Amino acid sequence: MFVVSCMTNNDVRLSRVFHALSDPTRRAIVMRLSEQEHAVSDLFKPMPMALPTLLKHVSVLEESGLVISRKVGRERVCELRPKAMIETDAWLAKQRAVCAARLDRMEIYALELQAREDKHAKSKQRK
Amino acid sequence: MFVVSCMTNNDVRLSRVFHALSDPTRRAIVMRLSEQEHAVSDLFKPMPMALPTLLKHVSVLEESGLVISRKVGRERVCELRPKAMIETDAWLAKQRAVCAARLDRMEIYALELQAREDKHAKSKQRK
DNA sequence: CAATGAGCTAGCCATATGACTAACTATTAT
DNA sequence: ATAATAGTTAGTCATATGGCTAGCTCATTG
Repeated sequence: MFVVSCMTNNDVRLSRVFHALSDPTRRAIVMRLSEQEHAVSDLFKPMPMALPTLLKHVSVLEESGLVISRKVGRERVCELRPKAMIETDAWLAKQRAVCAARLDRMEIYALELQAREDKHAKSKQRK
Repeated sequence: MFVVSCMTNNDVRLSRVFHALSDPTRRAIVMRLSEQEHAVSDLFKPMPMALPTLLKHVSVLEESGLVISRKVGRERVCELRPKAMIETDAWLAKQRAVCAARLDRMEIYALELQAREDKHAKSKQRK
């Protein structure tokens, strides 16, 4: 993932979140955490990879802001931060809104064209 | 981005879309295309990079399904495919929904605890 | 206190990614 | 026909990413 000096903070956050979600292992972690919080060892159990690999995935998720964790005794408990997902969703929603508005306008334009054609057809009929 | 044999098609699509959106240049392209379709040279104009670099970004967007393009004369016109964004949004929305349901249950649980404490307090008062 | 469990760190490796230049093809304008 | 425009392909490069092993620390259990 890319972080360049000219990027706004928001841009960097979005890049991090989308990058975090681009990996199936990390999405699986997010899915489990959306149900309930889990210790690292708990997340690790079903995963077909070495612990340090999973730990890196968890830290990518933390850096993205999607997950926060706290130390409880010798365990590290991970928890989802829904706010980060909501913010990301907002970006997608906005693009869709702009797009939808344009498509609506196109539909309206198409209807106008249609109406004009109908008018012509009627005037021909009248002849 | 990762594609492994055991991944479902849906998983692969999600990975591709999230990966595509993890780059600020590609998000900028998506934002422009959400307003209206554009030729490659048009997308290229404001970008501080070489043409082949931009072309690669466009092809990543195409492979993700977010964008489709067609050749018109010597130009290539790119257009957004909102369906892909909607499907991606659905994944995010689902995780949020599961999460929100759980948080609601927690809130209800907290309220129940509160209610029980209040009851105790009242019984103490009565004594 | 020794042994086990849970996690962290460092360092290695193969592959993927984003960016570039140079050279090429196909349309369109003069 | 020639020049200019719009894209395309091939090849190089530095860095990032996802994966691993080995060895470490720190809390808990026997």
